[in-house]
Amino acid sequence: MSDAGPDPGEPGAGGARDFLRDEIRRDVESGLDGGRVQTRFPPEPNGYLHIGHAKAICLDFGLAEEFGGSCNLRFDDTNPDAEDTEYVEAIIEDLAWLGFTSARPPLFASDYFGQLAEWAESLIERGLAYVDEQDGETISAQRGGFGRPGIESPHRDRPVGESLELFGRMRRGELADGSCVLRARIDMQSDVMQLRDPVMYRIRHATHHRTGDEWVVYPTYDWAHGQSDAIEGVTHSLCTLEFDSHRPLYDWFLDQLPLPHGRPRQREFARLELTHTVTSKRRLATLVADGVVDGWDDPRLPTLRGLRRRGYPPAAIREFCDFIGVARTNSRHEIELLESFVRRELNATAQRRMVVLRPLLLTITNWPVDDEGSPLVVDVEVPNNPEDPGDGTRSVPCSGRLWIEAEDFMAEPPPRYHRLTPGREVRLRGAFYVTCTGFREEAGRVVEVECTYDPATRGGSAPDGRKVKSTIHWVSVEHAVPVQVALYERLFSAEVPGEATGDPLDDLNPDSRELLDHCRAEPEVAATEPGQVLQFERLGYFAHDPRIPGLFHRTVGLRDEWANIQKRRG
RNA sequence: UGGCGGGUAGUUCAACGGCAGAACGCCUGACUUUGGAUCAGGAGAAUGCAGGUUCGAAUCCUGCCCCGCCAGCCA
Repeated sequence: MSDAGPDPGEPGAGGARDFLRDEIRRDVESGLDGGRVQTRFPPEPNGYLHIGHAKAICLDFGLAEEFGGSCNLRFDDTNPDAEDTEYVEAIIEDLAWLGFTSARPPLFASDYFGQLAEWAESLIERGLAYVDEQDGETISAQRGGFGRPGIESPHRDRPVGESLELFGRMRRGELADGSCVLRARIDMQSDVMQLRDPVMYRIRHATHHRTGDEWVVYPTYDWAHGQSDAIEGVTHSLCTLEFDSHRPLYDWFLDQLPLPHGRPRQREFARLELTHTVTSKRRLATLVADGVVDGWDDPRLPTLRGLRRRGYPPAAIREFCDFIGVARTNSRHEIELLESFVRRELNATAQRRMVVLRPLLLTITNWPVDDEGSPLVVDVEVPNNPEDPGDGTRSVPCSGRLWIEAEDFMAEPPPRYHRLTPGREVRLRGAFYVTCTGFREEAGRVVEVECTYDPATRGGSAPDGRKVKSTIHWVSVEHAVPVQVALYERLFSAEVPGEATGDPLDDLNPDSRELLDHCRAEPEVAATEPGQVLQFERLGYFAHDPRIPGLFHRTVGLRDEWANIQKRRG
């Protein structure tokens, strides 16, 4: 251990410490790669980015930046079947939204197809690769099993010239899909399955999203990834734990080739899992395809697009990723932790507004009228964000007929209920004290609450110093603007979806979305920008839909002590 | 079944042979014009199990147990 450690406070030096940073620091100090740090984020353009990718992105870009290096965005586009430019664009867009742009323009593994093919021929010439004409099933069966060695292909020892000739025909499109593959010639006895003569090239007569019909053979992940890293001068190639068993192969290929820069090193870390959600492209695709959710940007999805529409600030996601750190332990973080970062960020930045979700009429019986008998309108001034006085104030109209939240009144309140109830005085946020004098019911439901107000309490405090136990939000009936609000609960009710039955769909929460169509908002809400996130006082944070005016998605609720009390009571 | 990786408060991490800590969650209280925010305090762990080395072990060694990954022409 070096006692001449770097200064704490230096980027990438002190502070966060984990196995990756420890190793990179050692590499830099020992002068490996001339002290250079270069990473890459390598998505396959066959789907949308999700919260799991966010962790990888924060790591790939974050570590490079901490150590004065850079991170490439490289699309791992070696499989023409599933990939599309649509995803390329979406990924670039989502990455930028998260707050990251690569120093270089986006790179593509498909840019290296020529070099890869050249290197493959070199391996054939040296007897390190051969063309196998058996079908996939046979090759798979010959691979053997755990604790059982594989069987060598009858083509394994064919002359170099024959493989060269066959590979040429593969490349020229003379051979049919699946008729043969190029395999690395390594060791069919190896305990590492990936070393049992892995496939390097397969034939696909398919149109690639970038190279079109130029190629008919496509490299596999294993043959493309490390070599792409080497071509780009990547020093640290970070990936998730399931690639751990590929590392010997990653290294084997690199050992056989003349590397233009230094030698990249693959290191693995645990992928991010969250409770009550799924983070696998396949699972997410199923939810979209089956219509369980409305699309890839459904606010209930952990896709970056979904989270964006839901109102998650990118800064909160980044801070969450930094906070959870990195380890090699398979782990599932509580979704509540992510939400706490969202609240923290939004509490500091979101402007407050008053919105009533389930309106109940409150009539102030002693409210003054003008000469023509119409109720007076009083404009009260309230801060936009009490956490940030610099954010100014706004004016909210108040009159004698108001909407209040239905649950803020109870005719027969349970213990510890502090809100409106017959005989009790509460504060209307920013306006006046009101005292409940009665209520009216229709068909057993409370339809109107009657109150008197104290004109001396304007602004919300009493000159005589008397206190109230609670403050409720309100909206003037005459000035209210209608809005629609979508309330969200967990998409999956189980902490680990599918744990019990193996199918996450069995744990779907049928009530994951509740649409409220009769919400009433203070006038200022009409001026909300698309995508803007507000705090609806006492309720939570709500994001204005980017496309549908007047639709708000609940990003996350406020901490709710009262709900907690009720829950404890059962 | 062979190989590899991993097991520390409820959860996620830290502690790198020297007093097991933090955050989130939970509980108490203070404060408060959001039952929010903020502040203070508290409960909560024989570090998977069993041995061993050592003055001293979460940390080193041995054996066992449990979890994850690997037998695609996916990545």
